[in-house]
Amino acid sequence: MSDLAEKIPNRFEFQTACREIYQQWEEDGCFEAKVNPDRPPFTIVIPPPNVTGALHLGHALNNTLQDIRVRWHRMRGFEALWMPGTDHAGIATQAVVERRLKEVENKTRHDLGREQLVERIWQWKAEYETRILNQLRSMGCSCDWKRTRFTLDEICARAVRTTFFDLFGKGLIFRGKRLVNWDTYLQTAVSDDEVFHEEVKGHFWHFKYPVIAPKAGEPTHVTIATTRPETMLADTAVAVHPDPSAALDALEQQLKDKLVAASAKEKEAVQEQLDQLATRRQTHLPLLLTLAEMARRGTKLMLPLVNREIPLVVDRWAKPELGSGCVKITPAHDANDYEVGLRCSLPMINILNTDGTLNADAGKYAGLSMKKARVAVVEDLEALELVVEIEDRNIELAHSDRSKTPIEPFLADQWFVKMEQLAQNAMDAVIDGRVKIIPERYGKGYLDWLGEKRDWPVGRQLWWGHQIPIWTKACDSAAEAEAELARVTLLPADAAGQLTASIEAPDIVHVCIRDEHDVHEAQLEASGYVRQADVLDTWFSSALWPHSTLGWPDATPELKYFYPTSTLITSRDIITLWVARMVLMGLNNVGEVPFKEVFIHPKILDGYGETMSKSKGNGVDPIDVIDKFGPDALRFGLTWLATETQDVRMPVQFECPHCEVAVNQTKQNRERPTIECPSCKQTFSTQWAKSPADTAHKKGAVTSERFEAARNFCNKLWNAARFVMINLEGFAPQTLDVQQLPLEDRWILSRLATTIERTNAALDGYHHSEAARAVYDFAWDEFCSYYVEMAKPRLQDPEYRAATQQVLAHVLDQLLRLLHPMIPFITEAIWQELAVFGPVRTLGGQREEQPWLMRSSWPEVDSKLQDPRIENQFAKFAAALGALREIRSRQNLGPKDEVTFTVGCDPETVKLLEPMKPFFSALANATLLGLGTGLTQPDMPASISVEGMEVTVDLGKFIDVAAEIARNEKLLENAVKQVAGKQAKLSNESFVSRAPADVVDKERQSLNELQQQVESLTTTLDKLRKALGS
RNA sequence: GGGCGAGUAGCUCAGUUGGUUAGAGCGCCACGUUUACACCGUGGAUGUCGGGGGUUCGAGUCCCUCCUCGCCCACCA
Repeated sequence: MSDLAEKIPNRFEFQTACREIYQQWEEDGCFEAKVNPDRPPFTIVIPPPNVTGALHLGHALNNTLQDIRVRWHRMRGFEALWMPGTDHAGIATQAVVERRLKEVENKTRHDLGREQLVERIWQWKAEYETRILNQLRSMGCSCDWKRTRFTLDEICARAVRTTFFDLFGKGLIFRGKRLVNWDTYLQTAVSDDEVFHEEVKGHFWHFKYPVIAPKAGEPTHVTIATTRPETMLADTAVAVHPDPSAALDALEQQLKDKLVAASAKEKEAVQEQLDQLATRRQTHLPLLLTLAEMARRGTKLMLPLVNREIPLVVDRWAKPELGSGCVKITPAHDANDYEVGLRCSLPMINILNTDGTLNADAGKYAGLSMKKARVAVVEDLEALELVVEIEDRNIELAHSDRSKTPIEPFLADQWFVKMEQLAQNAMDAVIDGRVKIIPERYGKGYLDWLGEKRDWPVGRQLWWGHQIPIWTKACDSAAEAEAELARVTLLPADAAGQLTASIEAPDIVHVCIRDEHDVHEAQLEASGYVRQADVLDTWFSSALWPHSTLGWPDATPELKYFYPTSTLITSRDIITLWVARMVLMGLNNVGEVPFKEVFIHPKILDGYGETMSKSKGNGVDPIDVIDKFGPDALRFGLTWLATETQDVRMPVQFECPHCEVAVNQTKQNRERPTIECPSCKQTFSTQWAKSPADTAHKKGAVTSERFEAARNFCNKLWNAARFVMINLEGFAPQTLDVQQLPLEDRWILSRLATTIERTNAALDGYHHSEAARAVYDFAWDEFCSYYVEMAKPRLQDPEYRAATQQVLAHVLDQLLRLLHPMIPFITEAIWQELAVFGPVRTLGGQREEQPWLMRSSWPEVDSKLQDPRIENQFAKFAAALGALREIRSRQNLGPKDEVTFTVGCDPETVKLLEPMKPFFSALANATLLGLGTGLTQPDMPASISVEGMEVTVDLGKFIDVAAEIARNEKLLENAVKQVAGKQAKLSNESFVSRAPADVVDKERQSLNELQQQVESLTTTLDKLRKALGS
């Protein structure tokens, strides 16, 4: 044996090797992509990770898939660019830094001021950007690092300003008063997408408002109900339905329709609703009719506590079937009431300060928090005996996703992007197939969302982000504003296309400046303009990512060559927020879609089916997985698990740092700061450890056993390579004529060609998991389990040694290439070792002198090597071998116990199996004595029927006769049953006449085999029984 | 309330246009260190394909229906 056996360890030492390999790739420029007209481009822009925190397993999957596609295309001869970068993630990042500031220094952002806070966030960004990029490097991502961008860097900033200026000039950016979700903690508006609902315990208060001058017979009070009593201070009306009777009729009809279609279980509930409705007609309708009449007459109510006269109005928003049938209207603090306010021309009174306290419009409650005001309002109303009833009730309360504090609906000035046309263009791109979404079903959500064409609120009252490039001046009159507009547009900047202005009716002038330009900005500010303090929604800059990173607005060679990008790989939760906006911005700015395909991959869930997150404690840091299993295992494991239809469910374990035992993570222990190892009884800490006592314990990594299979596979590959190299001594490349090779060589070459074909097809269709499985099966079940085993005796035979070496080396070489996109490190490491033996791709293909596997070429499918006859032959051989092994196993024969056997089969199979004789002896220590029909059975037979072959081992002295009889009886019983089944099927006239001929034929053949099986089992049993008797 | 998806072995998942006896990995059981690999090898056991109905010669696969779970969107005075 070669001394290589001692030199090459029997495990891949990934801890040290991967770092080195990666560094060498990088130093050698392997990741860099250049404009190269000789090659087709392939481009992926990374979904820029938020600098909020470190990457988790979801990112690991996302980036693994990108790297697979990039490496695959690079090997296929594309100029492959993977554009890396990170996202400033406006609200999210400012929120974590502010939270941290509060925790550590007990300061708010106002204590620091804008400049200092932003400075702090830049520090945070630097720290996490480094960490994130290092995580990507550790995973092996082949990004072109020299192009790394950040959504807040100068290049992106220029793209943002150019875009904003352009949209402003087209009249697509405007300011308006809108009800926004106000985060009183962060003091900013947040979009609907940044709001989550959580059920909290609350109350449902019923109040009554006095009617001013009711006529005789009319009610003196109107009852309303609310879950937020303090907002009554901002009420500007009470509404009642204009035609409560008709509304109830309509509802009743609706319920009746539903009752007809309802399932038994639903019926009960629907019927109950109908009953309630009937009751309500009695109890509430007369009053509501009166109230509607009063409203039309212009009746006023007295709003208690603030003593403001408010109208009773009619509006369809008031649902006669709910509550009292009347509803208080607070246009400035409720989205629906806002709509009512617009319809009924009601005043809108905002009682909130930006910090969540009440303002002067709240009268004597000014200065109180909403919470305190609520108590005070209820107390005061009780004192006035205006409280009718208080119910306990669970309320779905909107919370800010960023600060986790309750949202207050709030009327504020907001900047919007008009979506009508932009959205339509983005929809068209998907409808006509310029952008293909894979899997297709995700296209629906995209289209539905864009189809609403809701204007996009783009302003955020934050300090971290791209500040809106608008300078505003409030004039004293409309005329003055006109004059100001005329004056501004005469500025030299405007002549240079640097400036554009508009009037917000009636008297406010907005000026937008194209590029950052101190002189223009100073000029404006000197003449009384003030820059908008708001920054842009973070998605505004990410929407430009595919073209801004390539240098837009300049017509750079990169933009021309690499844009539109080839594919975008992301997860489904940002299809609307990000993907849709990239499409519309790409179309607006460049005039072309940003990518041709979008692939949506599954999400990674924990063992309970919950999304992983740091706040739950079930998050997994890819680095922990890499430390334990290696980057290749991380990548292969994720690729293997991420299948088409389901999210990846991944049970998670802590690893005890003392004894390395895996401790299952449960919903309980994942929230604890320390855990006692059930095995070694020592304590280790978790991510929650804060106190010195807790952090004193070693930290337990969080990983998942799901990666073991992938780690094992890498090891298998490593050792197969080790075997090949150990046996490559004296290897001298020569040109082989495949047709002259023995069948096992042609078999493995045929299987290889088929595997390449399957892998290509799978990757083409984004079936990454299928690709992984195809290569895995080939490598393990065919190359290792058969070819390598068969090579062992041949390597000892001088006649075959050279050819065997060559085929081994060739197949290994091709396998490494196929696996490289998925497991780049170990394949590169093996490739480098293999290079010692010179170029090994010698089966007639051109030689390739590449120093790096990652830069070498992707295997070609050589269809001349595909030979179904040989594959069939091998299948027969494998089946017979399996039968032999089964008999050996059940008779408890040791590997050294040699046996003889026969195979009863048709002449065709004889031809197939004849050349395989030596391998039965190599792989099952069994000598083939007879092959064909009419063989004499030994006295002590053990038989198995498989694929039309009767494999019979002469057990001689080895046999446990009783066990064998029992076994055969069971088999016979089964076979007889199946014969009956087949016979029934074949005697079914309709089957025979209606099923396709080949299916019927197959059944006949199958029956035939089964009958033979029954026959031979009977013979065998006879013999065994006789032997037992004697 | 609307939409999408899932339910197949103890666990995590495959299962192409309907067609022999439904597969893989892990786990489990038995045996085993024979020329790479115990992160290994060989063999074995384990399934009412969520329930019910239908179409069909034939259904895990197509249709209807019910149940359970997950996600997204909307709404809740």
